Amino acid sequence: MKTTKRKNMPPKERRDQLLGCAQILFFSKGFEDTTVQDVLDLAGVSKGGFYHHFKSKDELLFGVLDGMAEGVFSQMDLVASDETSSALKLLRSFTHLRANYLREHDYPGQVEFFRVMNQDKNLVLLEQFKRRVRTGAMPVLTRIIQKGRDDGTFNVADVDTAAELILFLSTFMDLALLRAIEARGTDTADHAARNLQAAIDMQFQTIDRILGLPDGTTDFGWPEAVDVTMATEPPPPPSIN
Amino acid sequence: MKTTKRKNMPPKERRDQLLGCAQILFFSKGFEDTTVQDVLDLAGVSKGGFYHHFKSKDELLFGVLDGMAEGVFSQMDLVASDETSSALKLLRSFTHLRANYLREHDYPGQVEFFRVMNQDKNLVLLEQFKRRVRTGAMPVLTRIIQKGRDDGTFNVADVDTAAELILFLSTFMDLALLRAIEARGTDTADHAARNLQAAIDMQFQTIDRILGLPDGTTDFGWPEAVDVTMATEPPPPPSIN
DNA sequence: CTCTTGCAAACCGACCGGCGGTCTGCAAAT
DNA sequence: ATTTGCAGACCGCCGGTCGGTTTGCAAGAG
Repeated sequence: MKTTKRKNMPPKERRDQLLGCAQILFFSKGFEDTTVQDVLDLAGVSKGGFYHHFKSKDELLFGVLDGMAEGVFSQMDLVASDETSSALKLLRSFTHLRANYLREHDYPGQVEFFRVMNQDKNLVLLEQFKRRVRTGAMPVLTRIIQKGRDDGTFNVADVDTAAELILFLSTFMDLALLRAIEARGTDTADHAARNLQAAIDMQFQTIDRILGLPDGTTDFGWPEAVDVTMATEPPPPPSIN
Repeated sequence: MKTTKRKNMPPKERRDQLLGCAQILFFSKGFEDTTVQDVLDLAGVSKGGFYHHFKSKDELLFGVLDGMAEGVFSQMDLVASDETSSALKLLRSFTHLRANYLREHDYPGQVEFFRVMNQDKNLVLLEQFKRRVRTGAMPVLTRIIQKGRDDGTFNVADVDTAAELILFLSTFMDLALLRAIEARGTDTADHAARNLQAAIDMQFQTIDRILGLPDGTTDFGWPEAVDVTMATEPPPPPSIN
């Protein structure tokens, strides 16, 4: 009889533990390449134990996604519930949300997270995450634009469409960001850095123009972003695992 | 001994046949849910036969993708090789490419194709396809914008970034298009149709503004697009397969 | 207060069907 | 005779199931 030792845990705790292990593995190996068994091994739990808490591997994915979205939305609620500020102030708070979050939460770690999430194998993960952020942010931004149009600050034909377009745009710089991150330490780093700055500038200039605002009204809210990004550590050379 | 009848074919023909069967299945069931065996059954060929022509299931996907991209790029080459027209004329040709293609190639069929491609299960397929189109279109659009900036027609800070942003934008209306397509025949159809028109208008207005052109310079090139779209046949009710 | 006793929740791990992919061998074509 | 196209048994692995076991805890007995 060689039954391994067993340690019961309250459901919430187990769930969180499994989600944590899954997140680590999903980020490093991608969702498709991560086996349920991988998660089990890392968490030290059995198949039966796992399927007692999760009804499928997909539920794991959604759980991880929810956890990621939580951090993003917690900041957004503050903007959403602000009833006093002007539309312009709210808009700037909104466009600064991401920069603030990045700056205050271990930026190098987030860069690496972003890099891994953008690998082909994590396409599903990334796209689902983007969708959640869009869905969650839509009502907040709509409200801001509506308010600005009502008081004449913004000049825009259709509030919902404008909000959707701006949210759509809000990931444009990510393309350049990804290239810049991957160019760190190579001889194309400077070029990529300039392109990143251009992409950031153009993204916010475009937001201004969509709303009929003078150029320079909105911005990323983090002037040193490019420099800080290029200064983060490139990942170690790929090992043969 | 019950060996089934065999019918040898030249490699090119078999490949195309398998690709055709794969496309049908990928579109209807999605890539992940389509088994290699499904393709074999539909084509009437064996595992060995299949793997004689394709080294993996992924190669099938890329093959299908290449076939799809071919049609798109054939049109683009005409614009790319036009040396005489003005930058503005070229830009309008470029923005009209998609509408022209849609109008001239069985639009209802393409609507259904678009609808299926946007289902969750086809996320990988869609994203890879978008990437290919972007990559192929980038040099063409860059050249147009460069020309327009050189002769003073366009007012833009960074040519590459502008081209990338416009290509990025060129799928914005797809969000509204998808919702409109899925609203056909329901009581929200009118609302969705208006939103689609708003999205189209805003997309091209934004392109104008990015390039410093007066509103209305670029357009989709197909005024009746929304009406025609809403008039296409909704899909039959889902069967239990 | 301690000690059974009962039981639901937590957990184990062998097992299953089906997947993508390999391999040996044969038949058709040249 | 040699090469090319193909058949189908086979393999390892994956996600998911299932019958049984262990654990924690609360209620009743002494």
